[in-house]
Amino acid sequence: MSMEKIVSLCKQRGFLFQSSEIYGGLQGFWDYGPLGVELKRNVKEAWWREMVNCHDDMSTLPGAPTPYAMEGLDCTIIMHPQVWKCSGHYDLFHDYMVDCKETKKRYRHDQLNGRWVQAKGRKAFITAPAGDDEVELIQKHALKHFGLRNKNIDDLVYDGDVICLTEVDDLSQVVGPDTKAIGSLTEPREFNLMFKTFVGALSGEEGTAFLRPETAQGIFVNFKNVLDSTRHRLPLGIAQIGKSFRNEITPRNFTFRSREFEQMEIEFFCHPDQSQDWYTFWRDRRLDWYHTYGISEDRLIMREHAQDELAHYSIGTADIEYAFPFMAEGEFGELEGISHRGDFDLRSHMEGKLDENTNPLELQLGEDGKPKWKGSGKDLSYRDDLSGEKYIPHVIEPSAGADRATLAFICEAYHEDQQPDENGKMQSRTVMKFHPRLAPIKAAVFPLVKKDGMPEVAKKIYLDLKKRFKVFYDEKGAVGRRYRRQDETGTPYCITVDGQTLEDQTVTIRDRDTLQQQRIKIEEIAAVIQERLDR
RNA sequence: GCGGGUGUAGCUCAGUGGCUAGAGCGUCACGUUGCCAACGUGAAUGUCGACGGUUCGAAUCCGUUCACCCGCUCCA
Repeated sequence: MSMEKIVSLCKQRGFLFQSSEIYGGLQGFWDYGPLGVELKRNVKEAWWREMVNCHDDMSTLPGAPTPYAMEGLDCTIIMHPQVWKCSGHYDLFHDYMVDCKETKKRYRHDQLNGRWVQAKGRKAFITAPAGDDEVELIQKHALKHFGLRNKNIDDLVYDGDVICLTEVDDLSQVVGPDTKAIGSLTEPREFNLMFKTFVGALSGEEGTAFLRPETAQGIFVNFKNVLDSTRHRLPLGIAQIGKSFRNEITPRNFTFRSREFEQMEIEFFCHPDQSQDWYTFWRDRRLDWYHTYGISEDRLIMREHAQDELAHYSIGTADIEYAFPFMAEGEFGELEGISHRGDFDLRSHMEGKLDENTNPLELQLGEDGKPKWKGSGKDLSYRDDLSGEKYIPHVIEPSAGADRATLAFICEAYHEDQQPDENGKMQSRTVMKFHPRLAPIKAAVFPLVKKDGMPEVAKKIYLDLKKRFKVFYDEKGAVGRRYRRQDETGTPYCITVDGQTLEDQTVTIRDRDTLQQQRIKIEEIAAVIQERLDR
């Protein structure tokens, strides 16, 4: 399955366009066309419907420890700047990078260590990637730089201990980690992964704010509000769908890595003792969701992160990954991450930014020994009225990308098959086999021919159906051609008015995948479509 | 950010310094047909990615830039 064909169909049929295309496009930004917007709305609606509105909070779902409540939320894109300091995004997303002009490699400024070394009457700051073996690496590298052999190791005179590159002001005296040349590193440049903007008329540090890089934090800071206003007991899930922004260095692969994207996130708050079970529950439930909507099992994998990839407080993180056609054989791209976040987020917003490398979690301190980022000071713990127990809930976070899911459904739907034409000769057909609930258009209505009163009947059926479903009317050209056009947009059902309709008030309903036609009464059409969408 | 490739009609692409820039598919109209990409006739559609340069003359050569694809790099 080639990605080019899928991209081409998306453009041609109106699923996806490049943003600002007439001006040459903008890297990492994509627009949804008439069909794309319907598809994406359906993806989000399917998620919201199953996770939130149709959630059964009276029963214990398969694999769940207990029943639980679900609520929705819609927060602003711009939030108080302190939110991002306590969440860790501010520190994490403000990387300074240096480039090596010789090797074209890029390093994080704070992840290169080095030492001042003198030899042969010269002095240089020799660097190596920070790590356990940095002292040996620096020594080896220094020998190379000064053109010395191992036996002359005593000629190297160290001036001071290993320090971070950030403490060196003059980069012209620095030797990059993968080169012999001195002064090949550029000045550190800031890579702002969060989009910056200004609140208020004055543009200065005072009013600096950020476009959210994830929707999750809006849920954490509103946790208490939702709890207080709904009278729910834990466990409670809070869901949100919304835009997020990340200034990706290399947007690539169609909409897969975009700078503006939409997330579908749940923060699930539960008792710490049950968090392991809930983690397992959500991991399996979310995987099933993709299967329900037609992603085949062999193109979807669950990848559990290894223990050393996890933050210390986390029991587990699993990615649901899809074999996108633009990825190499055997490689997968992330659709959704399900992580156990412990009480890291709520406590950080209470006490101040915690250090994720500590266990148990401790407040991260600045150079002055005070908290690096102050929290809100508000009590975000939960008191169980029945048991009287008071605790800070643990959080399970299933975080899905709406655009990535939509792209996966597009890729999965794309099929080329062989179907007979009117002479019985096999012709190739492009068909988008969307799950009927996701399909942008649910049904098309055709008069078999544009005469004998058929268009009039068909138009009336069309207008009736339009009140309940996204439907499409077409009377132009041969009916076979109209069927094929609907196949290409993924319309699951075609309703055709023919000669017999005028006699007995029946039409045919054609199935996109089997091409089978069934004769049904006009008054039953809506019910038949609804029944097929529901099953 | 680096290296390589690409950019011409809605889509796929041809066109290597010289007439008004082409094909297939698609789109539209009319006629004919009447259940799975029919046929005939006719029509519309291009800042040749953008900017600048060389030239009597540039889609074509040169420079810059933007976007996409591939490989590095990066990736909460």
